Amino acid sequence: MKATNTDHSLTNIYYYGSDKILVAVDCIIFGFDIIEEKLKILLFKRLVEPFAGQWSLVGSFVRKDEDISLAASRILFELTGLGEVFMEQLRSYGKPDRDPGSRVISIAYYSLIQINDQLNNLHDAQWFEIKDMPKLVLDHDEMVRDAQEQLKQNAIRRPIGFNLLPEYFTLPQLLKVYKEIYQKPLDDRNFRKKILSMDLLIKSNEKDKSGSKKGAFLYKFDKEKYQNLVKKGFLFEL
Amino acid sequence: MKATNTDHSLTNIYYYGSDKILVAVDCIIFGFDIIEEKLKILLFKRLVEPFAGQWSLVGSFVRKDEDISLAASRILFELTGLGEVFMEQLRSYGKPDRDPGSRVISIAYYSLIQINDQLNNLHDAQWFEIKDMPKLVLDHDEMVRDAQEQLKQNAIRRPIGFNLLPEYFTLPQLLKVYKEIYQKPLDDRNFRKKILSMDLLIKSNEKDKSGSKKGAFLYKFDKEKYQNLVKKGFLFEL
DNA sequence: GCAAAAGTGTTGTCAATACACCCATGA
DNA sequence: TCATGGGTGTATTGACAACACTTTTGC
Repeated sequence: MKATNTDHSLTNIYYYGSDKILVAVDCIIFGFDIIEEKLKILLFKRLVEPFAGQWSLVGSFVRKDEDISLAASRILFELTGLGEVFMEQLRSYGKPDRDPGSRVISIAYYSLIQINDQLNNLHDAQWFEIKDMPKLVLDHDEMVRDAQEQLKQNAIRRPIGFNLLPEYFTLPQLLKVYKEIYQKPLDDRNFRKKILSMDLLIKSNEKDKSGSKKGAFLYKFDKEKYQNLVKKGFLFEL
Repeated sequence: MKATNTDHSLTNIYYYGSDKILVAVDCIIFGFDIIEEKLKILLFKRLVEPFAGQWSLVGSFVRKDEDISLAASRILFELTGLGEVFMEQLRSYGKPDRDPGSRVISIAYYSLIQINDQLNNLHDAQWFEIKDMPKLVLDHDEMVRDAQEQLKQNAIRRPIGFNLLPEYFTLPQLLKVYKEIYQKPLDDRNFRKKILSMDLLIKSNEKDKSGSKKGAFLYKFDKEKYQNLVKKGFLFEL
């Protein structure tokens, strides 16, 4: 079907007669503090009015020709210097008055990073335990709640907890990650059985002795094997 | 912390110096055809270039001061005349070149409606079985795939299949709905056990004899009870 | 009386849970 | 030698899957 002139003018009305809106991307950045064994969130102090100086998620406007997921990556990179990190779209927030500064639709992403990576601490960023979080600007508290819920849900279906740990990690560490994500106690024997039965961990001969005298064996997540299983449509239940 | 003039000018730069973008809402409308016992999707012929005349999801631009979820409801209402329907955000699509007509970020919603409600058939709308769907414009095929997946996932965790049926429905009908959602056979005895054990169905004394000579009892979903359970944080697994 | 769909129970299997002790080591 | 966290096995339970026959009634 070929376009006619009439169609084109319709198109013009359709596209150019419609309202353009500021679109932001905000990131909920989760990290696992290996020392304190706590799941934390990275917050920073908002630079602009309204609410300058108050705690906020990191965010930025989407640029005219920028992919939204790339915008999210850009923000994360600017703040942390990290390139390849686990990041997924949460959902969009679009109440007309959610930002008193202007009408802004925000697309939230959450990401899982290793906390001890050094931050480009340009922005007065700081890690908070979720229960100790200050009140955030705009609807960012809601975003955090939603992200936490999403993280729980997704951690059941896919092995994503690894993203919060360094390449090599111990099973006790991984157990603690999952305890923090689910916010409930987990039996260590059952956890080991389940996680090892997935057959996605590569055991090394090294031990990490930082946590105990005996030392715990270091494991590595088998990304390739995982990708292959995903390709075959395999379903996980953690 | 009080705003200073400097802050305000920063704000101005921040908000007004940023790119505004067209934001659309697109709806994946699922319906269950009780006669054919098939899950279907409502499509319509696109009115504007590019791709005028080709099959498309229903959508519209979000207006300057419009809540995005209200935009979604508005679109659904304009097309179907239906007010209170089940509708949830799927996710946003934001590749810079996803719409050759202009840079448009689209927020997708999916909804579940009863198919036999009369449509305001302004738009050349038509129901399609998912497997018989024509190729859709832009990235709408991807949206439909994602919505189907989301529907499957959500139907496991929450009793939403009811939204595809009239207020009173029979268990054989509900079974067929779930078979269609999951795209796999379900054992009717096990299904009955599970669904009745949730204790969320109110049995009436009426029978629907349209499907058989014997007739099947009509049930009604107990919305109040369900709302109460949700409030108490109860978790479902269907 | 028969065709066609509705309705009903039992059994086996597997996965999740609960639970307690020995091991290795550094201090 | 002892305190600390790491590592292991088994019994029980409950949920899900598999499976076949009787009932009702319009034609």
